[in-house]
Amino acid sequence: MLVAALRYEGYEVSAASDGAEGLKAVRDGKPDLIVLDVMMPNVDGFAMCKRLREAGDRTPIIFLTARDSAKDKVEGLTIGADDYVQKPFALDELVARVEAVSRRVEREPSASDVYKVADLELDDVSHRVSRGGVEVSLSPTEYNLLRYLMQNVGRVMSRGQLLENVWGYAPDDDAGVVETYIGYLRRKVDRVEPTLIHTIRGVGYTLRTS
Amino acid sequence: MLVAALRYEGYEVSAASDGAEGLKAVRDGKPDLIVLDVMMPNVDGFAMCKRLREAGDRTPIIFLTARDSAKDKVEGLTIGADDYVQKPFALDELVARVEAVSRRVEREPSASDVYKVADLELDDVSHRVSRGGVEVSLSPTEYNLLRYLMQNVGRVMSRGQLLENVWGYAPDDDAGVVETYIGYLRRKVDRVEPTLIHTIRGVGYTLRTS
DNA sequence: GCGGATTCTCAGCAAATCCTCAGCCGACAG
DNA sequence: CTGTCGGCTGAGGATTTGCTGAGAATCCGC
Repeated sequence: MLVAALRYEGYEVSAASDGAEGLKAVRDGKPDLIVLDVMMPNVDGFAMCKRLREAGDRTPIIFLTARDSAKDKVEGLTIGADDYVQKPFALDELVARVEAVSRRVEREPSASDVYKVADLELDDVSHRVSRGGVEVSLSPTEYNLLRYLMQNVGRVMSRGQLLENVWGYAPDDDAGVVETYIGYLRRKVDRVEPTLIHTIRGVGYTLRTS
Repeated sequence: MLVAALRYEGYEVSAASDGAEGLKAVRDGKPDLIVLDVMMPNVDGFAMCKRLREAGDRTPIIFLTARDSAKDKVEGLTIGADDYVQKPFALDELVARVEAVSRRVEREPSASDVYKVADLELDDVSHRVSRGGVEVSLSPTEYNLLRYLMQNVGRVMSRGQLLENVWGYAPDDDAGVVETYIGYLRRKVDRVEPTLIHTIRGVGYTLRTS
């Protein structure tokens, strides 16, 4: 019903039936806005929101909640939601909030979507990457990996974290993909001194200057 | 029940059934917050809290206590707890306190776990070690050993404890590994005066200033 | 469909790391 | 002073870890 209503309003909509599927859909679809039911099988709405925010995703989120205690409201907003609608709700109300949030977000200068480390730059809006002013072309996975590393400058990320947050895999079903892609990135983006991608043997990888 | 309730709230939860197990779980799992029952077999809640704080661990702790005397309350808070909940308690109340504490902690700048002893520094997030400002490169085992010693500054650690906590071996199947690695550390990190790693003959090793 | 781009697996290689061991040295007791 | 014992160190072999290239499978735009 929601999908139909929002489509009717002119939005492009895709739906997922639980939290896990939702996370995948967000990673793949890069929506402009997420409407999230708190109660979902697998990964509930709050958890999903938290996971997204921790992974550096800033897509606006509107919660649908049956509960109405102030506590839930507060929690929802503190973990990074933008608005919430209590069930049962009128379709009109949801649509209004969706519009309000998109308008607010659109107006904000989408600054801070550009990451810089030394002479390496990644602009998430124009989806461009350059090293020392020279533009570099990356495949989708290469791009996501680099962005995740840049969002966590100076922090050592384990293969498990990378698999989980960049690939959406379980943290332990590796088979050397991470190594391969780190290799790709190094060749495309890290051929000049000082090198930025560092291997921490036995632990993982980190992106930093010195 | 607690585990289920907190999971439902979106938290990632793991449980331990006594103090000893709890200590191990904290070391392995690096939780964002600990809920600690005062009355536990093996190592009670106060003791566990004390041990963690002495080891330099600053993870927020909420106590569950059946006792309600002012003394206990005071003791709990003075040894480094962040909050406490008296039994019997409503699940909602615990959840609220957990949320309150995490929110408070989250707002603080993510004080990355840095251990310092004299001019020796170890940053666990960036996985860097330096002595007198000069960065030093350590192998995984060297790093783990040094971190363990730094978490227990001033305390003498036996070979058995080191084997157990750094290597995960049985405390008695030594063959001189510890000596070898202490040697490595001394060469890499302790070449300058004043020396920090001291041998206590017949007992073990300790890391301290004097 | 077709063809190039992309993703992922895998095996060989090189290097770092781990651990054992034997010889040496110094502390300590008698 | 001397013997014994605990601890230190260097050498080296075994093992682990990470890097790379090649290639199969898959995706995607045309």
